[in-house]
Amino acid sequence: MKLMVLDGNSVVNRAYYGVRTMLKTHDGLYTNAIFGFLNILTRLVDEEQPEALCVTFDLHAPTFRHEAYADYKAGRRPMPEELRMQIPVLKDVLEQMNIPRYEKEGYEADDLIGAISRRCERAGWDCVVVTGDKDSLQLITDHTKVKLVTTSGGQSSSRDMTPETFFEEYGFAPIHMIDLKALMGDASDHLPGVPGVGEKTALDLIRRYQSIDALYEKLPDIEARPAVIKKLQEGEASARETYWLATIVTDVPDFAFSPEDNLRKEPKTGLYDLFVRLEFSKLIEKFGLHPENAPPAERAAVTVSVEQVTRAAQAEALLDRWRQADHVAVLALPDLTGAAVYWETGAGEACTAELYFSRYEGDWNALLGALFAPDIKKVSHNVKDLLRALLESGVEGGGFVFDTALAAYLLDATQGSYELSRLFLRYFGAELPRPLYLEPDAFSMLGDRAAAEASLDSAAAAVEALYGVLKEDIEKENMHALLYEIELPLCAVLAEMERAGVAVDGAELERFGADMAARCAEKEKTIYDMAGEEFNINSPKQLGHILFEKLDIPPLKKTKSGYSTSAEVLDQLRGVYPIVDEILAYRQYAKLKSTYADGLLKEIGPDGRIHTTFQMTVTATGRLSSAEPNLQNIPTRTELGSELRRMFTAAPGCVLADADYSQIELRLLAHISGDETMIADFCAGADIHAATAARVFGVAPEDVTPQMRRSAKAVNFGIVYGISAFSLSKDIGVTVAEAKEYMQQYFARYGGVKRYMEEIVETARQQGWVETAWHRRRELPELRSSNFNMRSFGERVALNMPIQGTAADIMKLAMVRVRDRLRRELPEARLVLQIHDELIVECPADQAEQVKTVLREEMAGAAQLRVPLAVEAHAGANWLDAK
DNA sequence: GTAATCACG
DNA sequence: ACGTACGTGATTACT
Repeated sequence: MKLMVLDGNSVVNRAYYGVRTMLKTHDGLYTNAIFGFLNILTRLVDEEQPEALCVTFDLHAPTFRHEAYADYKAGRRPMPEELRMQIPVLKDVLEQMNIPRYEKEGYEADDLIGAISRRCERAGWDCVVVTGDKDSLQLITDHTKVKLVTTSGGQSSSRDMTPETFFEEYGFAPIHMIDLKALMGDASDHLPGVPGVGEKTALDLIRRYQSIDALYEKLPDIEARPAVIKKLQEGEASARETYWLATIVTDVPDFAFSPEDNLRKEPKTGLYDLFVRLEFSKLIEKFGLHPENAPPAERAAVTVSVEQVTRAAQAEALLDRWRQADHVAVLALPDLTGAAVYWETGAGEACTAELYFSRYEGDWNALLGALFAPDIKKVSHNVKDLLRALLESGVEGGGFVFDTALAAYLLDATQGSYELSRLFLRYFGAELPRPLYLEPDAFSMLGDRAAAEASLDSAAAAVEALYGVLKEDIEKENMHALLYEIELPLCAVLAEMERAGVAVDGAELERFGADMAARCAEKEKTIYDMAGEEFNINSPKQLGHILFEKLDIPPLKKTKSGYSTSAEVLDQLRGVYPIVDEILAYRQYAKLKSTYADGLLKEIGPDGRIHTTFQMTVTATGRLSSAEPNLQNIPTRTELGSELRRMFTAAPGCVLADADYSQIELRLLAHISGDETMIADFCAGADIHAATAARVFGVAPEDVTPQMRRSAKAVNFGIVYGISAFSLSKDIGVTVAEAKEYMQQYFARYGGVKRYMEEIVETARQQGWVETAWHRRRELPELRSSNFNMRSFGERVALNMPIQGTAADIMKLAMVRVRDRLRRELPEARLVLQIHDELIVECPADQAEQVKTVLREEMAGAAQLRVPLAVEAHAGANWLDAK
């Protein structure tokens, strides 16, 4: 039998620092430590399969002022408020999970764990101690092991410490941990040890003499420096005192504990409600929890009648009512064979109409056409996807006045998921009456059709309920224009772009792939030859072994799991070790082949075109993302890679017109910061990087060397990302001191930029969020974190998001403008791609000039800034020629 | 499922 | 002293 005991305080601490994002519920309760704790708990329970389980906590007497000061002096940081507030909630969670909790006045978790482990052993049980605290290692025996939880890089992992692994690492038996501490002390516990003896000396002594008893017996005849011997002699009393203090008490009087009382039990029914409050929907799923056989929360007493629509005349009557309604809520199955319409018919009364192709006797497509015509005002969820599906059935939808997914995304872009059921849970603390199986994106039809149908009408009601809340929030947060003038109109634009797709020359792509395959094979041979054996070059593990062990190349950087073999590292070794050059070449060919040649070929449709999906609710800054396939990362930086762009073509008789904003982010930096120098540089139409170089290096514009310009460009980019001197130095290959110098010069020349950087961080700190020119918002709980790295990250985001996000706002608005104008003036032209600051239009060859003009004017005119918005436009038979 | 790598803006 | 730029997605290896 096996019992697992967690050191609650220690594990929750690791969890808190391990979950990198400051998870927060929508009403402000921090949950990252609880979430991390449960993740660690479930993972370790899976791993160990213990029959019994419990958790201990420290219970301190009220802290006196002088104690807090002592903590401070000892360098022990007080528990951050964001963590402290999670502890009582965590205890509630454990309560509801039926996991016993032990805490006892005057005893630390350590002591209780010591007592628990010994009682387990006495009862013939094995004990597994889970903690992040190395003090507990002294408890290790043949029947007690310690799982040491560590966090690094935002990831918690654990290491099993048994008598064997302990000896391997320390070179003595676990019980002598106490002796080690007796010598070296522990600053965070105010344990003095032997003054002047540190970790190194102590380790050495304990390895040789095992215990302080043995050590002092032999003193002064030991092998050590005279100074050390003297310190040991003088510090004996302190060592003995420390030994006593560092020993974990294993006999706690009045502590009733028997392992059988901790056998694992099913969670209590209240766990569901608690998880709902904590917005742990993933965990609800994982634990298979259900509401306490209670009916779904009744939000408002609404009587809903349901009407099956089967006849054309019936449909006509309903359509007429919907035309007169303020709005209706609509959801449709992804393949458009079914839809539900929910609308309010009076106070406390509503109706749901169920429309199914299979049960409808009239003309189904005509019904869709009428329902999705502009004269019926509709609220829906993921409007863009619905519009695309409609376009694929030949219906041009319109009249969408709200999108609940989009609105929720605008209100908090860092949530990650905007599934209807999640939103409902988040905003109403209740599950949808029946599970919505349209997950994860409500528009990819997953297997169970009947379930999808069953959930459709309640889902439509949920959309209406969410609309009520979200539309007010949108107004309150000044997001009216952003939603109604940018995001909603953009849905139609994107749906058309996805539907249109982009023409790709499959035969050329195939040839390209074959060429890459041949080059890979060639490099492969050379590499095996140079390495003296065959191995998988694609495996960083095997490659690291070959390079840094077999060939003895000095490793410059490590990752969590071994040597780093990234291009960044290999680049520094190229030229010196010929195999490195070969590997870099191999990597390039392999990437081009697998991701691009093979990857894109798979996506070419029967129409000879690739139809990407533009995702509107993914990025935290407001940009779009492109997936399946991603057409926003087609190579351009290398000559070989950019050949791929030649294969992106236009329909017969057509060309591609390409327009991009030049340096939009820097222009926005100038505008937003109001820095007069930078504004003047842009207004003068200067090459901004060269102008920056002249200012930073203090030379005349004509004396700027290409090297200086390159450095200045890196500084400019760095500023937008929230630079540090360290990263800048790495980026441009100068010393940190030089990089610091550049930055100081930069801030001296561009004082407005410096001021902006300081002000935006301060503003963000005060209000907890930042926003773009159109009030797109990003919450920044990281800024209140007590973790330095988290906080620094928050500061960089505070700088970057308003810039990157405003650029996204402007581009989206430009897209709506371009599409509207093309529709009016050049209806044969159509937008096909967006790559963040670049738009691509396909049009008849003889309209290229006019299209370029439209692109230039509508993009440049999308916003009035204190600097001009420069747009460069070109046209050509393919993407490469159009740039 | 996660990590490492690398493609883009 | 910390640990090192913002935002994405796809592929591959490996647990």
